[in-house]
Amino acid sequence: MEQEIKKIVFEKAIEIFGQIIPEKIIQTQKTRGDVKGDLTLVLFPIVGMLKSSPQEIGNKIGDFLVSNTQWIDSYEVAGGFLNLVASQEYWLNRLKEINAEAEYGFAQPNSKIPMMVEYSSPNTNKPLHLGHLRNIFLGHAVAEILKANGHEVIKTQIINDRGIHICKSMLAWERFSPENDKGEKETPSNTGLKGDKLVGKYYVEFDKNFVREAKEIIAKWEDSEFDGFENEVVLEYQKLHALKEGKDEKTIKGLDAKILDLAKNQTGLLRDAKEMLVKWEARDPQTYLLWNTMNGWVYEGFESTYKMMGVEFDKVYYESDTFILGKDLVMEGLEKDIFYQKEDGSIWVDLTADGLDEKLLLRSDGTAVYMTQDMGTAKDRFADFPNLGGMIYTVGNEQDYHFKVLFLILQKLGFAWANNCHHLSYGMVDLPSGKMKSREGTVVDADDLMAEVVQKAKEATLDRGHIADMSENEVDTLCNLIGMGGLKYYLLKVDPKKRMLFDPAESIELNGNTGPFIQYAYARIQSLLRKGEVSSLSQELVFSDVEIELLKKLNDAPKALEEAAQQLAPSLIANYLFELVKAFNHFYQNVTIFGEEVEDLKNMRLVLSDNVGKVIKSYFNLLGIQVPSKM
RNA sequence: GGCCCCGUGGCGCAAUUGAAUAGCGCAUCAGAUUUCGGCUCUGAGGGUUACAGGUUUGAAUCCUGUCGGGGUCACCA
Repeated sequence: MEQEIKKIVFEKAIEIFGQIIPEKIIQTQKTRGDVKGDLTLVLFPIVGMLKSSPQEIGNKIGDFLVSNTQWIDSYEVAGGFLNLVASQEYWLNRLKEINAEAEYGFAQPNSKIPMMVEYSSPNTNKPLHLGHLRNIFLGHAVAEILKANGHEVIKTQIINDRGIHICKSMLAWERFSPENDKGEKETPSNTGLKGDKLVGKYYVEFDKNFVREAKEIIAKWEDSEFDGFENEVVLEYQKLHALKEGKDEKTIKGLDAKILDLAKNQTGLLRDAKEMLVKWEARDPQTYLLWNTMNGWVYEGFESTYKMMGVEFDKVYYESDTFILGKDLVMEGLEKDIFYQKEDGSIWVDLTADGLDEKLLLRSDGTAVYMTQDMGTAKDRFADFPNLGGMIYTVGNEQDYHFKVLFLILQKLGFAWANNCHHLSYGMVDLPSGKMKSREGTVVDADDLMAEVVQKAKEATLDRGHIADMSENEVDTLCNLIGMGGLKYYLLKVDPKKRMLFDPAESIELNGNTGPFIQYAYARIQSLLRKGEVSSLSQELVFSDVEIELLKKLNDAPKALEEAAQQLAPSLIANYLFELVKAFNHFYQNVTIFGEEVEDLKNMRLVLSDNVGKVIKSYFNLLGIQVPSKM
């Protein structure tokens, strides 16, 4: 209705005002809840232009609409606002249209440009945690929302399967894994550990030994034993140490951290890890075998985690493939003088003219860094899918700067598609106790958390009815659906851009603005539909206020989806559904359906309920959430 | 310190991107079921939108400054 009204006012401006007005000053908004009306025109811009009073302008528009369209019954001018009241015919017509659509709210499939959405993109050196859950649910939902909005969508991830961090796990496993009586080191099969968990364990193991070795070095330095260290390092240490003199606690802490970093760089462990990386890039067979084996374990572990999450990918990229392309790009840029080389052989890009810094693109030992491979990956993707109209990177906001730099570099290299790259930057997930910190062991493991919410859902469901005639299997499926639905909804209902708080107790709540609350409404509707048949709508119906309120919410569905797609914000879908369900519950509480004697009214209420149910189901699916027919 | 992001009832979040009296959930208090699923619904209390200026017919939203929180400034990813 909004679009039609705008169009009429614009096109008939001469008839209404006696002159043409610009389209953009015709502004509409939702009518306030406590005011009578279904659509509101904001009159201030028009008033300003025509130098007339709001009352006069409002009356002109209102009179015209009432007498020239069949959808507007009456109007009222309040201040600078024109509140329009839609007619019963309008609402009946809308309900019929909505009811007739196969996938109400969705756009024509593949009617818009193809988009690639990247999410998850884990490192293969540790298991997934709560932060990944937000990332993955978010990216997956955005992909589904874009698809529903008419885009062809390719879901992808980049597997961060190479780099110094991977070598750390490999080295630690090789060096520190105990052997069993058969002389085997630890593997998923001989320990029963999930592959990603096992590898993660050795990453931690590396860090422990790494820090220990560094501290031993510092102890030596404190005793003035500097044999075997480079002069530069010794001087740097002495400088930092001297600075500590007489400083406050905070400054000393900072200096100690710097000293620790300095010492870390002197450890044999790091040197060996670096050597391993060089060997890996040179495709040393033994290193490659170890790498393949350990990555294989991790992939198996991830596979089961993804399955539990209910997400999938259309195309997977590996950095072990794309970093070569990245290196080529770096060389290309060097030849074109877009990049430059320092004396030690390292290659950099100077972005100071763009208000950014200098950025390393290739180490002096010739190995690739994060930026190198991201350049290669981007090029690879647009080569694979030349029609891509957009590339969305779902990555946390701690990498805002990284993506700014990446996109700028790609532009400088002359790729036209660089402008279609977009960083979907989301906020960190905090716990009530503060930040998640691996060193303090406060990281919430993804597998553990999912198992926990399902368990809680089970406890809550078991002592309620409606599952008596279900098999054990069905009950498990149901609890899975409720627990995961609650968790996904909890993580998705907040604006992605914002940092959010994860409260474990609240995430498994069933009341209020939660996934299960919405699932419950769906189950109720299914129960209604089992009791009564839906037939076609009568031509003569009069809606009551609660029915119109519900119909209005139902009417908002396409707009909610469109905005969610445009803003890449699944939270808008979540919030919309919550509003829809509140309106439904209000309706449900205020009218009787099977107690209604007028057959046409009873049928209309069933049709209304049916359509609410359809939207809940299809929109919840966009968020990756299933709905139960009983719960 | 430079750059970037964020401050909304006790807590967690909204606000159509500049519009009416800033909404909702939790929590608190008071109610509702001879009725289709009470994981529901109705009502009440609770706010100077961190603070101070400015722009505008109109500011939580835009600009400037202050305070507070976070991120980032690696030959880590």
